[in-house]
Amino acid sequence: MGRGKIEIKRIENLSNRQVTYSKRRNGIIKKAKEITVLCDARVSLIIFASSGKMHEYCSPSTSLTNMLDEYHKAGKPRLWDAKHENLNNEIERVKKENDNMQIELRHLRGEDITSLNHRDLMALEETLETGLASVRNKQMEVLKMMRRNEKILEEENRRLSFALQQQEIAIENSAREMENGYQQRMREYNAHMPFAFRVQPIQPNLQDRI
Amino acid sequence: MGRGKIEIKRIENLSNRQVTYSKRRNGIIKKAKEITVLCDARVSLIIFASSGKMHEYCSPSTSLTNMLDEYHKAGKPRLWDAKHENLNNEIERVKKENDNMQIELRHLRGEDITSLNHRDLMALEETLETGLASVRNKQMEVLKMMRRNEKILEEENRRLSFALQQQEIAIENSAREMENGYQQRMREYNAHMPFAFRVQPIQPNLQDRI
DNA sequence: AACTATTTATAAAG
DNA sequence: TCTTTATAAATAGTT
Repeated sequence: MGRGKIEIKRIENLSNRQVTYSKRRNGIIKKAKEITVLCDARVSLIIFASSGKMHEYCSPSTSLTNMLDEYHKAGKPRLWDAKHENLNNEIERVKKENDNMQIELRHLRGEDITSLNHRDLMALEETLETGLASVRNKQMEVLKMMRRNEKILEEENRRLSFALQQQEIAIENSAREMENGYQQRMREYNAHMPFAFRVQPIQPNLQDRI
Repeated sequence: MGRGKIEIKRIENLSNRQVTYSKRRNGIIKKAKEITVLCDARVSLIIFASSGKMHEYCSPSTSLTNMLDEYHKAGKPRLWDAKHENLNNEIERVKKENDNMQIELRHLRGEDITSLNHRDLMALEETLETGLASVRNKQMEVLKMMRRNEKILEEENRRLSFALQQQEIAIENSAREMENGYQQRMREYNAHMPFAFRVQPIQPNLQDRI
């Protein structure tokens, strides 16, 4: 359908090929539109030029996603299941790992051990003993740390008490040199303020997590 | 392109519509093949008749999956990512569960407990003690069962030994009544056969898993 | 499904 | 790339 008949084989001349591509692509898309309207059909058409540029047509009554869903319903090889398969496998794998760990956890908690044989029980016992020993070890460490912290606190307390005492003495001394009215108010103020609130030391040496 | 021009609108007559559909569908597929060859293009064409019947064409150098991958690469809205998203979320969820269990397991084994505080360690210790107690309990049960099995075995052994003795006596008695030649051979046979192979008792009462 | 008059698509040229 | 135009191809209506 042109000035001359052409063989259906790759057009070697690049520019001819591009021109023909453009014309025929439009032709096909037009046909797709027509069959959509004339025959109530749904068409999905995706065309890639050798350059990689894409053109598509999809009947207005539907969408590509839709078409592909129906494609699957038509029993065709599941297109993206290969990808899904990987994800599903991954899920399976991880779930299995999960189950195994779940079982191990339950065993370590002393649950579901009815089905275990002597050897398994021995191993389990050893694991538990090791774990317990390790935890108790750590407990000891923590206790030591607590005691150390306690000591630091006591020391700090002593230091603060002493400083406070010194300060009070200093205040009283200088107060004696000031007029009575102000001193009286100052004394009253201190008398009503609980001891703990007068100084708030910060103790950066204390280790937390206790 | 026919005996008369037609308007591009739905063909109301069913059979005309079906015929036209069939003709034009073939036409489009032919065109798709031609542009594939002539212009080195890749075409994916999916057509659904209003009846639901599907026809497809895909350039031989590629596949629908492939085309759709490229469709995505062309920056088009991701078609099945919604589906993938779910699976990915599932994987994330299960992996997280996994990690938590992993941590718990390691703690129970006494590993990675440096970061635990006193309260955590106490709880861990209790869990381990409970588990250990349960496992040791089970061990006791198993030992009891082993002892029971041992007893059954010993008894069975005694019984078998006795039966064997009786049998041998019986054989010797009857042997005396038979001619010398055969008896001689019989005695030699038994003399060369190890004791254990002569009788093979079955002990269905024994409990396994030991 | 085959035929064929006619329309439509398009190859080559401008 | 667009238009033109001669011709090939597609197909609507018919048998």
